[in-house]
Amino acid sequence: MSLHKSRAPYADRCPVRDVLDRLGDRWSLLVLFVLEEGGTLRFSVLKARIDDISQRMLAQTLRRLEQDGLVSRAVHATVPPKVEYALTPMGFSFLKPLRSLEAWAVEHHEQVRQARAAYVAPQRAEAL
Amino acid sequence: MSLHKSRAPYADRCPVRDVLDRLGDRWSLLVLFVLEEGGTLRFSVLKARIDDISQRMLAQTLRRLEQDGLVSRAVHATVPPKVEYALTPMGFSFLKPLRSLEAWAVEHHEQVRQARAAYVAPQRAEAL
DNA sequence: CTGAATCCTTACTGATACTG
DNA sequence: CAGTATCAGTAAGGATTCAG
Repeated sequence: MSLHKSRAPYADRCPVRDVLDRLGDRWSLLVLFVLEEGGTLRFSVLKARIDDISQRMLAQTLRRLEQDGLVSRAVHATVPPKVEYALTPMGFSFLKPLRSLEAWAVEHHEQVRQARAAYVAPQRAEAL
Repeated sequence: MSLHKSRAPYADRCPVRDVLDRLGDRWSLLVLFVLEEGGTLRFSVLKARIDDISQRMLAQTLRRLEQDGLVSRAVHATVPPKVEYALTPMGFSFLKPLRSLEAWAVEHHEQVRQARAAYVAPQRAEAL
């Protein structure tokens, strides 16, 4: 997920990669979830709901989501300024596959946790 | 997703986060895809197929996938050593939601690309 | 062949301070 | 309120070298 800027040739032009390069970072999914739950939200509200995100990361994340067309940004020329964020139709449509992923995660979470707990570092190849 | 080690309180105990923290990195999905396509593969074959992955990252990725129970590792005590990797049943099951994500990505890839191309940096709040 | 260990470079992230 | 700019710490990724 997080993923880094440089992409590998193998991964190039892979839509899944392209998506995860953007949405697989630390905050994007969180923002999408919060926006789905909250509807249209102001910057400060988003900041308060996620609470441990920095101003910088929230702004950066929103910019990217907006740039990709998943989130809309509406500026109201008032004093004080008021900027509202919401999911676009494409943003909503993305939640569907995300739910599929979530379902798998919930379903297999315990199994994964157990696998991790039971895991022992492998022996060298010749030790067996 | 590359996602980073430290997780935020908000994200804690979120299965989706937990999954993406592991699988959202730069190589995990690639390895899963290659293993799905190739069946049981040796380390060197995986290395050759992905070709631009470093030895270090491949080993690390395989370790984590094995640890999470998505990939199995079979060591053959031969000379030279031979280690074979394959998807576990859970590994296969994960491909299903992954397909869902892939379908979305393929379907909306062009739309996202256009959104990016059309994007112009927003004005300051008061400029509007 | 299949890794592990080390070093080094790069990129992400958060804190802080500042602007419209 | 809603950001941007700068700075510094940390973590990820690659190259190289060595080992079982």
